[in-house]
Amino acid sequence: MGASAQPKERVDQRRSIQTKAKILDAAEELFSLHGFSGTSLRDIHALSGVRISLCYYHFGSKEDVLQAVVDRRAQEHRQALLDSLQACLADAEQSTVSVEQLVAAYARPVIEGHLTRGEGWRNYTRLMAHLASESAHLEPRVQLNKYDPVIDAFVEQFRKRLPGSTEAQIHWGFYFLRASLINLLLDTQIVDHQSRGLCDSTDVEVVIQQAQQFFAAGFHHPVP
Amino acid sequence: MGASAQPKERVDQRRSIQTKAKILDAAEELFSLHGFSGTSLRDIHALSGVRISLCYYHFGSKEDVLQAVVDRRAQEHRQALLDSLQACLADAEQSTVSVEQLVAAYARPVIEGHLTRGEGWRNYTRLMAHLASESAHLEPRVQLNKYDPVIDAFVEQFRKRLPGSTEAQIHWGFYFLRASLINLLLDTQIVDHQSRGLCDSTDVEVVIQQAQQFFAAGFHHPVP
DNA sequence: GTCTATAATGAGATAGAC
DNA sequence: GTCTATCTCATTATAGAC
Repeated sequence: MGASAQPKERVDQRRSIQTKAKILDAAEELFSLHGFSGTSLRDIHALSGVRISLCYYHFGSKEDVLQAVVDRRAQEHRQALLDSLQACLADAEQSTVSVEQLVAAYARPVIEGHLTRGEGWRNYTRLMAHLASESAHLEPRVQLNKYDPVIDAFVEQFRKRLPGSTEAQIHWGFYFLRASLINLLLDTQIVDHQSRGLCDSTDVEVVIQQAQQFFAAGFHHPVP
Repeated sequence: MGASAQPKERVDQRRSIQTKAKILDAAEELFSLHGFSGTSLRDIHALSGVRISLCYYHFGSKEDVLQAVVDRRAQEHRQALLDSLQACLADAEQSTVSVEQLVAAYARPVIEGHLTRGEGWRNYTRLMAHLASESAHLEPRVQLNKYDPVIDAFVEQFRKRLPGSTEAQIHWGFYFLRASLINLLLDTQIVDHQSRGLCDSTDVEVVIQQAQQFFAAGFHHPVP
């Protein structure tokens, strides 16, 4: 089992990794565009060039391919969200962090992950948004990764800074924020169409700034 | 062709209508739950009891069934939204209608159509929400009904009452409202889960009230 | 209008040679 | 690890009897 004793094995291993990546890349794109039911292994083969039988060899089933697609980036994505929250809290003394900053701390990694980290991440985040409405029929067979701890961490910080709001108001507000960002990730360009092109849902800074202004104001509603 | 000359025809006609309705009811439910690709004509047969061949006889194809499902309620739904806007504007002198009232005028028919008009309407509105992310791959083959005039009418009224906001801010704000309501129609119960049951996304008045407070405050953001 | 039967194709999944 | 070949079943869709 020396390093140079089995060069063939290492070549095969490397090839295996490449093959898996090709499958996952194609599956990620197709699942995110057409959903799980709307994508066949034949489609994945057509886009990736990898034989269908290799999907079964490397993953086991179509559902296992989806699971692998999710698993590939889930942990890193969750960590990016938590890091953003930590960075926000560390920026100033914790007590001076505003609701505005919290909204941006949540929206920025979501939007930037979708628009500025390359095609793979764009497809992954679009898939996550798609699964938010399709997952009910895939679970519990497919174990979708849980973002619950991330959500809880953000809700906790909002609660700290909104002592005048009820628990329900905070949850509804953060839900409206989540729902709006999920919709943005679907790339349906509803706002672009609604505004006849005036609004550009692919302009990162504009999206974040509009969300920050609007949702921060929404959270502050009980004031008047 | 007298009224009593062909009783057989009228019986057949009535039966035809019933059969069509059975197909549309089942298709409406299944498409809204599992999407277009996720639903087969066999599924529709299993739920409705109507033979698959009759789907082809009455509609032509699976896509034509979807089209018929949409067409059955679209006009009435759009009119309900416009009526709600008119009723809101007529309530007081037009100039005194507040942004709060406008938000409710939009949210109420959407939420009530989903939660209080029976199973058929609940399935229809869920389907509309689902198609908002799936329609890109069905159009232009399936002509999804346009809600654009309804949207335009609401945007116009928001614009009148928010002279301090930019055109972009108004569009983004109304988009956030639309996206949040679309998400609610999907029945994923994200907010219920996020709040560990504290929030109930099936409580009509609570949903409308929370949306009204939050989004009205969001629209008023440029004040401070 | 409704039924049975079936065509024609696409789907997920597996076996075995290389 | 990869390939070819194939199995089995579900799918959309049609033809023709009643």
